[in-house]
Amino acid sequence: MIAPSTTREALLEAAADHLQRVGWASFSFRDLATVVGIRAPSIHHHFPTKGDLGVALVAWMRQRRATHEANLMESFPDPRDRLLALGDLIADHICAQHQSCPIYALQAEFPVLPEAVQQEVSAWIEDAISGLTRWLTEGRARGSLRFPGEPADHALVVWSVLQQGTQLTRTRPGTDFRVLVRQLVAGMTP
Amino acid sequence: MIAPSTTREALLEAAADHLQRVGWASFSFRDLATVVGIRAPSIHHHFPTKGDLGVALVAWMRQRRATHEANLMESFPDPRDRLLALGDLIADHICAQHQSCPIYALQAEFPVLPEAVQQEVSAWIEDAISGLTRWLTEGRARGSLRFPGEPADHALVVWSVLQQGTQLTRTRPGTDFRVLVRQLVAGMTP
DNA sequence: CGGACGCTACCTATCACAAGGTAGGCTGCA
DNA sequence: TGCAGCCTACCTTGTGATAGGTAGCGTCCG
Repeated sequence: MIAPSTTREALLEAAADHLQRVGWASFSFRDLATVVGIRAPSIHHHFPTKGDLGVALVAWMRQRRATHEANLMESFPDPRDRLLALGDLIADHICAQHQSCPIYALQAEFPVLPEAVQQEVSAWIEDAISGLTRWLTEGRARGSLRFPGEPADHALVVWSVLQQGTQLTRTRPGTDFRVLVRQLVAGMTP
Repeated sequence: MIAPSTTREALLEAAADHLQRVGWASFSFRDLATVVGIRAPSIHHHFPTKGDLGVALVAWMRQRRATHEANLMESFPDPRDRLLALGDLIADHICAQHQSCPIYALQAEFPVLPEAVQQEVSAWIEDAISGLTRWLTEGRARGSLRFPGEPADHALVVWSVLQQGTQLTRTRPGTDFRVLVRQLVAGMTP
């Protein structure tokens, strides 16, 4: 929050990376320590418990997600273009390395997460879905997006595809995330 | 495959249950043993390694999925009704207990799974997606389903919503899986 | 000036525990 | 007799976490 320690950020980066690859339960402080270049117990200096690290990690990712959302809204006035651009962003950052959204892993292992981490994950999801809801509302008003029912309900559909789609690129070789997003958007084009 | 030992099936049931709740890495032979009522090392008699158990588990789930698909095709001649019925089936069997699809967890932890389990998981996914592709093809021919592009591409969209939707019911309290499926189908109604 | 003080960042050593897996023995049914 | 099914006892490895200590940096008072 205050002091942006380099080691601290390196630990968060490493944790995010491991989370995407092997999930929450399968990475240890030793794994992170090896990557960062310090000894495992030293991590406790930055994050007293693994739960504390988890909370900091998701809070950090919430911040980054908000930044990405703001950037996309500035660069793409039309919500339809914006959705496609988000698809490209995810394809480049996640699918290119055959990883998945870190939040995906945290959802799969939800009950084993410390309660504070669970709350932060739920908050991330709420952020993302309410962001998409605004995009859909705007797109319908502009006439560039068409879908039945309420924007809030359809946002769940859109979000589900984006979330599960990242996973498909690694469990189903040959799947193209961009094609998936375009198929989704095609179904919402007037 | 051959001898349907009661204990063996009880172990598979317990494994599926734990998988849905805590994921692959976070359940142990001891956990299963406690549920089934035998000692942990005795499990090795039925499944030499955890990987063997994983393979048997996913193979078993592939079989069950195929049975469910066959039942739905018999009971619901129209693919649109069939999709809604599948949604109800999932809502009753999974979301009601705030669990998620066992396959969801296996995807999230894909790289830590034994290779044989990975292959079986990929096969499960392929089964499901090709099944949905057939439904969509049939629905379009019958005129009860409308969607852009190829059935095989849109099947990925449908499958993603079903997969991620089960997760939403436990990470986002208040989410109704049936509403999500209806929103999805509404977008594919002529 | 200078040294006592306290801070951050890291170390080594060690803990208690749980993981998957193995060895070998008992029991009861075909 | 033979073997499937289960047991107890044990092994190795790896886990999150704690205790206690050290090096280096800045600060502030006498």
